[in-house]
Amino acid sequence: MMISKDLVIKTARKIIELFPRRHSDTDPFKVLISTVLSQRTRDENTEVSTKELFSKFKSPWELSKADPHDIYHLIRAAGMYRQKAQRIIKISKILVKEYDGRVPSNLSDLLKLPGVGRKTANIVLFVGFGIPALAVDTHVHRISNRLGWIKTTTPEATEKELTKILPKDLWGPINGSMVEFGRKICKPINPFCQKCPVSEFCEYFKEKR
DNA sequence: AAAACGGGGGC
DNA sequence: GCCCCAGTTTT
Repeated sequence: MMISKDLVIKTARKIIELFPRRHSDTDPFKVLISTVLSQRTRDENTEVSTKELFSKFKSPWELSKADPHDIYHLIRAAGMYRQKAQRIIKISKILVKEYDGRVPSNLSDLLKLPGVGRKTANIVLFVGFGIPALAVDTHVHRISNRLGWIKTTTPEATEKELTKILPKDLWGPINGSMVEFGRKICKPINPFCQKCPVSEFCEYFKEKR
């Protein structure tokens, strides 16, 4: 028995309202690079890294000419720093060469960039360009199923289902809010259901009782 | 489908 | 010490 679409939307809006995610910088280039650095990494770990990185390399032109060894120490805290260094330099080179130094604002061009997959591309589209885009990560996938919005086994299926259920104006905000909600309350293991503001609308909570 | 990439924080 | 993190690429 699936939860009604209206209730899903209502709950989604509540999560977005209670767990907002602020974006300090919405410059597409910075969003792109910092999101690549944030992959499989808590964003606290990359905040300092990106700040120092952008103070030294302010544009794709500058970053494209960087030596990987010169940025290892700047982004080390992000983890996978050798791979990520190589990727952001390569990305910068492509931006300079193919896109006149600008970040493309469409999905297919973004996906051509090394280290940019569906999730990263959609984050860039929404945060950098304000375009409605649903980036399904582990939080969105886990929480949507836990709440009983959908029954899916893969993030791809989750993305497909959620685009059908959620109105476009929620596609962008839901991602960041799910991350905050997932970290503070709806954790992968031992979620704080007793503190959860939407537990009354949650299948997982209902079944637990 | 599974492995590899990786340091940092929470418990 | 073990698990997880605004995943993607390679095998």
